[in-house]
Amino acid sequence: MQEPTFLILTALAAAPLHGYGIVQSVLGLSEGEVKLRPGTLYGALDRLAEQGLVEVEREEAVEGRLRRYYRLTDQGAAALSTEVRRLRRRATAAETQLNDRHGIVPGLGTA
Amino acid sequence: MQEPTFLILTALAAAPLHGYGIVQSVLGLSEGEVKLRPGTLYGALDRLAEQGLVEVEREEAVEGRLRRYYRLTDQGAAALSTEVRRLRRRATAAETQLNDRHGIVPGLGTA
DNA sequence: TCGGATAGTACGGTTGACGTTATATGACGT
DNA sequence: ACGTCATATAACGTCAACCGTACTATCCGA
Repeated sequence: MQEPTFLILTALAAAPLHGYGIVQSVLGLSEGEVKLRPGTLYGALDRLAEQGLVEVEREEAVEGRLRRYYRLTDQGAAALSTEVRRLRRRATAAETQLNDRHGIVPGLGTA
Repeated sequence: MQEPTFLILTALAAAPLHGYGIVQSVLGLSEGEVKLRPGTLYGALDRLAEQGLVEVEREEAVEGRLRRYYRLTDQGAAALSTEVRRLRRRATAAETQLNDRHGIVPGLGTA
């Protein structure tokens, strides 16, 4: 799972949002680092809906504009939790390896 | 940065390794989850070398077979550290959002 | 009136991972 | 002798996902 997808699921975890709301939420969650483009957002949303990780909660027409609200499914929440654990394991593994950097020089022992 | 790339950098963080050694290391680091295919591995290695995140340490000929050892550069170590911090922030953000799930029902207050 | 925020659709391009095949040698089993 | 597995790298083609941009449309503020 890539970052944009992960952040979209994260945004929907707390409450259902419509497309533009997701963009705002992700912007906040990523501390301004990730501003979703329409192509990324709606492409991911279609994909995630097909996979059953999100679903359309309702459609609203506000001032002639359509608002489609998406909700995280239980399956989506489970997938997100799994991904969180994976990220944590990866981060820990990398840190351990980095701590070995410039580590034990072979042949010099403790003399 | 995607998972295979991240794991390759992680594998090289502790010590230089050649291609096949990276495959074994990543297999261990990912608890058997990620088995790198040649296409993924050498493609990533070429890309990372171009970006200056890894470099060829030395080439060895063992029994007629070439062994090319790759080393993580300082720039590569920095990139990996940055990515570790990012993963940790993403994991924390997602967990916070998940904790709000089935959260406060609007309109019911504390009555 | 022009720009920016809101809201979604459509389309083409690029990147990076994926899968498979090819090449080559040594070890091991049958 | 032959097949298979492990080691080791190269070289394809394919696909998923993200990216950028343009388009449509409405409302608001400068």
